[in-house]
Amino acid sequence: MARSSYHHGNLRQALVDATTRLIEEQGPQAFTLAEAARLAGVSAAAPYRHFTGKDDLLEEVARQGYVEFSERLEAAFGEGQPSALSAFLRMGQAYLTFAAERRGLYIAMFESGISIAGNPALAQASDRAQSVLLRGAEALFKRLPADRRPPAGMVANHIWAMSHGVVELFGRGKPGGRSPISPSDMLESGVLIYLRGLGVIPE
Amino acid sequence: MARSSYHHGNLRQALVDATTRLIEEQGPQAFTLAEAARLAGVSAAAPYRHFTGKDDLLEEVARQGYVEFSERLEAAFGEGQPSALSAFLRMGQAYLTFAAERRGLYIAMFESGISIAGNPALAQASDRAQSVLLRGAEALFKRLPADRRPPAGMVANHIWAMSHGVVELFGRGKPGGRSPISPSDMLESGVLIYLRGLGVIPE
DNA sequence: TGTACATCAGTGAACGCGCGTTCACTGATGTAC
DNA sequence: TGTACATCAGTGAACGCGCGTTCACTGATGTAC
Repeated sequence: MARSSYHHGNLRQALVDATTRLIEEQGPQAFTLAEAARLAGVSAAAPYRHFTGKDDLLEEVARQGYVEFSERLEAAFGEGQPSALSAFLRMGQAYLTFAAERRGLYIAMFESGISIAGNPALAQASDRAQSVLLRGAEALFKRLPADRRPPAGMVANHIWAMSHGVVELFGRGKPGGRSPISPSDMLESGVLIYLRGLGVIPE
Repeated sequence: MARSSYHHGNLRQALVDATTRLIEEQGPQAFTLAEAARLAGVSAAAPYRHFTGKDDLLEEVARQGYVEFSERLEAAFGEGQPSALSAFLRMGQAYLTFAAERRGLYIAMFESGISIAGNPALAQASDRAQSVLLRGAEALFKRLPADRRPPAGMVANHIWAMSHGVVELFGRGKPGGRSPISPSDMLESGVLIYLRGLGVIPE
């Protein structure tokens, strides 16, 4: 954080990290360019050497978020061992872990009101995350007879929706704050019930 | 909106409505006391006759949101006719309809960063919504043998999570914007699969 | 019905603040020769 | 190896802006008699 030379060295990334921290600790409203610059130990004008403006920085935070998110989900699924099912559940837990450990990134990605469509690099990172989930779902059905395979896209969306819902509603104790069940258990039980409904898990 | 007399008549509610509209049309960031007062045709100081400050107004918006939300879910479930299952699915659709038609309220409730805990009236309204979902889930299991009844609280949370996730992720076309399936179909199919997994619906 | 007066719900001006952004600038770095 | 110079990444001062909130005020309303 202390900087001996006139040049920062890696201000671009330092601003991304500062933004992430701000959002994580005080919510998306707390992110201002001025405060991020302050955290990075730099004047308020400096960020304009690296970003076109406030939105540009926030979108870069989200983009990096999607990249790390994808990596974690991919790593969790791995080769689908020992079974596609267990790997899929592992991916669900990785989803929650990411939302908890990289809360600032998660909020930037899903709750900061950024527009994905207008930023190609961001859109690409978001697509990658989506396709990881999709491949996970496809793997689940590999061993099912072709006529009993549900559409993987739909399943990926269902699972994503439930994961996101669990994070948003119960991850930080909003309505069900007093819920006796942990977000992790809630997601796992929900996914298991859902997959049983699909016939992927025997009764 | 035009006001002939010095006194507004119903400024409190007018401010709530203006806030809802602001959020609906431009997102939660667009809500400022000054702008809400402007929309209500009143000076920037007037809101302080009715609210202690910005947060107080926003929390009242959310509170009214929870009330209407509860009413709609209750009305949709009704007496659980013709079957608890169809009434439950109707409630799911009412969830989506509320999120779409009263988007400003929905955002105030779930995405504006308000703190429910510090406001008793708000907490009560939020509790009511939760209990409506809970009663819906309980009704689903009435006819199941007692030893096959899943915990209704868990089920209500799962359904809520999936509903919320569908709204947030696909309701306004974020990641799966190009998804060929409507939010309504996505929620219904997800809930049906889930309920089949619970054994509430025969194969 | 009329009047005096307390109460209430507004006004408008003012405040301090922090923000996003621009600009001319300057110190540091790296490269050509 | 040394030097000249272009490029780059910072500075700091300034701007206009809109915000949340406070304050003394005033016009409208409602009530007691």
